[in-house]
Amino acid sequence: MQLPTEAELEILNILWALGPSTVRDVHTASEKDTGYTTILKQMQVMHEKGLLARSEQFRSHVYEARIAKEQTQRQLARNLVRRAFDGSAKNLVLGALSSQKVSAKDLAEIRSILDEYEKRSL
Amino acid sequence: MQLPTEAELEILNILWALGPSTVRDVHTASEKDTGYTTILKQMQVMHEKGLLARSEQFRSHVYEARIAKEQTQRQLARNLVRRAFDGSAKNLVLGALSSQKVSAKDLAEIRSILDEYEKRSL
DNA sequence: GTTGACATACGATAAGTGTCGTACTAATGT
DNA sequence: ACATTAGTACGACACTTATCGTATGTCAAC
Repeated sequence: MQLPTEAELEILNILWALGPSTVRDVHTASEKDTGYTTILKQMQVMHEKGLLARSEQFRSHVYEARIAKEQTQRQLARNLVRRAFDGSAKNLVLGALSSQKVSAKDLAEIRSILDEYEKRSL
Repeated sequence: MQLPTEAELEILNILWALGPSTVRDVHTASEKDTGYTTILKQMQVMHEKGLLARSEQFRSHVYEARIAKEQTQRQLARNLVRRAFDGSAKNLVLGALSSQKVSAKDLAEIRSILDEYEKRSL
């Protein structure tokens, strides 16, 4: 499965948030002011690519993301690790931390994730 | 500054590893079997974009990355966080961990990075 | 000085992406 | 029935990327 492009990811984010939606819904929810037919065309292409499922409803189509958000995130992370971090997830973690504000609460959560990960991989 | 594309990142990785190099050097070091002039053209474009510095040496050009590896990694990580992880570095860390093998040694290193980060942000 | 090797420069091409305008179709309201 | 509206489908366009072939320049050696 191929990774979503920039604009496709934008649409996926909206669909993940809204659930199954029409083109109209997505266009309304989008913050960028791209034309309606632009979004329509993109979603048609995404459907052809297999990124979106489509079903008829009355006179319009209802689209739904065919890939789960978490799975896509994992693939994007894996792809970036491979391309730019010498295959080392550690380096990506370091990069993510150094490039972003991370709250104390986040830190704690990351630590518990690490614990979990360690426990599971024993 | 704009982010490098797939092929550009490939070239940058080689330059970061080799240091200042000629097109010939990069082409030889590349694992993909793209033609010599392809690499040449790409590096010319990268020079125009400001991604590479260029200096004359005898009859050939010597190219050098103008952006540090760590800085580029940070930008790529930040970009991905913004686009796909709801701006949450925590989620990217989770994604990175769940998508990749991470050794016990890596885990320990990540923990020390967290400690460091926490100490510094107090 | 002519030839060969190696370098650069310069289009040219094909594919993919993002963007619309326009045409067509079907239901709705008067 | 007819006009309006809301939807889809389709083609076109500009831009970027990745890729290469060909032309041109230059040094070195015979």
